[in-house]
Amino acid sequence: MSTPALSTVQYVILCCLAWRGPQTPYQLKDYIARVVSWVWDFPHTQLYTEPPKLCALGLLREDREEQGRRRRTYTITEEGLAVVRAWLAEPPTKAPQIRDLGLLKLHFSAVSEPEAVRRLARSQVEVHTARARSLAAALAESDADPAHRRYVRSGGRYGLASEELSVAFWRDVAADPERCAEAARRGGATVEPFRPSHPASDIPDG
Amino acid sequence: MSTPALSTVQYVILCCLAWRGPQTPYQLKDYIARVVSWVWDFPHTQLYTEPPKLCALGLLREDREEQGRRRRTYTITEEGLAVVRAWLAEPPTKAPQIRDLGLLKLHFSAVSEPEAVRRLARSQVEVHTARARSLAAALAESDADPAHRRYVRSGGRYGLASEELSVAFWRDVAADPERCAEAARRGGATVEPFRPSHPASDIPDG
DNA sequence: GGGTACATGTAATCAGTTACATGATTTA
DNA sequence: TAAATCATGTAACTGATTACATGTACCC
Repeated sequence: MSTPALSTVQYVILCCLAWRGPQTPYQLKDYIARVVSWVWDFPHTQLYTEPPKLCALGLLREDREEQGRRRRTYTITEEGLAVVRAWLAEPPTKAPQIRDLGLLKLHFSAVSEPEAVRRLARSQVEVHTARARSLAAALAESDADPAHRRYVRSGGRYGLASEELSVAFWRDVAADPERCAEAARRGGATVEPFRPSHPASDIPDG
Repeated sequence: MSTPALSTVQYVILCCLAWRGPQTPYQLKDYIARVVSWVWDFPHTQLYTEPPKLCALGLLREDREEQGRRRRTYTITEEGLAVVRAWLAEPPTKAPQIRDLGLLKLHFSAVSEPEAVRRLARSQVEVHTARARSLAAALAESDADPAHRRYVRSGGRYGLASEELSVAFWRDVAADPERCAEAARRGGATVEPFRPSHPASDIPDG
């Protein structure tokens, strides 16, 4: 048996409902935008189109308000919970993907002026600083109900470290694109990983 | 004027051709799979469907073999080069995206057994170790023509550091999921970024 | 009571993926 | 010359995104 393999977005929806109890699409949207989007983002419209499909598969149940906004509230079924557990238990088959226009543009920046590279780097410092801040904020809220959330903060700590690394890297590029390229060129066939030159964690607060 | 905004894949194709001279789809595939896919991956079929569209826009020129495989070789035009330069010069509008099933599953793993989490972590150690290795290999080749490649290695160094961080993180989780979750729980509202406990760079070679 | 922001959706489009299929070249 | 692998593509599908549209609640 087993359901015909769901999309990742569908699994995310199931997980959120398994995790936080019955929710409306809007509540899901809120949580996902704040907490999950760091690692898997998608537009809110899918939160309205996917749950009905999951209902048809018997993985969710829908209750609808009679009055006012006629909100739909979705609840995970036993069968849905089993699907979630099975999915979590199997190691991922697809490789992790990064889609980072900043890194992509840097890669091809040999045809750019150094000044353009510097602008790029500065914009990325902003972007990653903001990401670090919003992730930290989301994690701070996860203070409540510590037993249930177990690994949320564990992954969050990785996220913070990763954003910190990005900020340090782009600062380095912004400071001097040419020197930075030069440093990377040394060593011939062996390339050293980037190491922040300053002690970590000087990302300014809110 | 200006072209009607291209997809990122189309920009990647233009960049590769601006970068490395005339290429067939298969040559593009080879380079992208080895070097670019770390930051922006996509299936090879697009390398056959997109270039004709770019030709229609006047950004590429196509030459076709008369004999044998009748390969199509694409060359960037002056207009294409201008588009590339303009694209590189403007800072990215879209936020970077991570799509990592490992982190996603960890996030929701409160309903899993610790043993399942450990399996997950071990699989991710493998995945990121392999990524670090293939990235290092690709960068080693970029030894040739250092002037032209300028920033490739610079971004590559970031990539290596990032994979190293991932490996260290997942090793930590694999060693003891519970302790790791416990450590993340401390501190109440403030969450500390993950720091590798061992000195970096003990990823085994080949 | 009028404006603004919040909330809830639908429909069309399209980029990206999957699945398939065949031709050319190399190797045993 | 058969098998295996490398190389080149096509077509159908579908998940995801964009654009739109409207209703509800709150605030001044």
